[in-house]
Amino acid sequence: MFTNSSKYALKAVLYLALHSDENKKIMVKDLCERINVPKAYLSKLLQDLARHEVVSSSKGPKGGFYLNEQNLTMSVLDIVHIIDGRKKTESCLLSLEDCSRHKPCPLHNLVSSSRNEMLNSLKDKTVKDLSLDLKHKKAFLPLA
Amino acid sequence: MFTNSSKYALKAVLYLALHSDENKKIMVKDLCERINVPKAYLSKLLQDLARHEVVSSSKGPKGGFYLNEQNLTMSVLDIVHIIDGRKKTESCLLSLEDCSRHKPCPLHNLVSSSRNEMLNSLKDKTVKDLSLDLKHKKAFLPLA
DNA sequence: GATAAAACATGATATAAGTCATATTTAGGA
DNA sequence: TCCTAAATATGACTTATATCATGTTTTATC
Repeated sequence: MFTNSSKYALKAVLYLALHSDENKKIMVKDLCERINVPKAYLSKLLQDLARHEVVSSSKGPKGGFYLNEQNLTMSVLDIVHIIDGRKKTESCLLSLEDCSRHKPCPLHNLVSSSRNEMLNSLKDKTVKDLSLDLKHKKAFLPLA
Repeated sequence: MFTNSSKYALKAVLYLALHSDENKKIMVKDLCERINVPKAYLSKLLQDLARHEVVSSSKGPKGGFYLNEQNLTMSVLDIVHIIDGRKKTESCLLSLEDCSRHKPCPLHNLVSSSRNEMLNSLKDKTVKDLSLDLKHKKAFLPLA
């Protein structure tokens, strides 16, 4: 469904949503252990996310990554799009150029409603929403 | 969503469903042009599909690939599982080992209903069903 | 049987995804 | 102002996916 990169990114963002803020920054070094993702790889992802304002960062001693209020408004789908690109979620299941509502491929009708429903859920759910679910124990994050 | 390999396989099977039978076999050489897939790559996929009884084949002159009645009963999901493996469709969105109904990850509740609906559609739809949709012009197959 | 036409099997290459390593820049604190 | 701790930038390496090429086996036809 998603690539490893997206999954790592989501895990990282969720961890930051729960455990960081402007006054409590988290270093890659620590984060990578908590969420079980290779350090150097996570660095790259976080930099990518920082460039796209999904996470905030500051350099130097006492530096690290954290989420501010604006960061919390990003949706799950935003993050996936940044890391994986839009193609996977936007193109037809068979990647047929000419597939559309008017001239649907055989899989189109079959899955379009459930698929759209799923993508809309991901588009509407913000990082903040997810972190509230976690705080209220409506969801869990076993980070292995 | 699916890999190229799966998409190619589905396109090939659908083409065979529409244009082949025991008395009208189709050679890779021809098939690859019709569905716009590299020949050598398609060969490999077809052999894999033949081994798993998704398609039928016969060697030698007048040989080629075709679908018999049994082949037509395969589901879309069967084919995807054969080519891509089961992991993609069966594991949690974040690939968390311990994610389950009882201890759902934050994305689990969010998408599980629509995701299951989608996967069930793919599981229940056979190649024969799809080919009937095409024959009745309920769907189209622009093979580019 | 000999020939040729097809699938089958295997392996080599290319490209993309994932991982690792190292040097550079920035900023806090002595 | 200098040192050190952090992110940042860049590039090399590895593994998996996708693609290509070549030889082997089977079988219909003459």
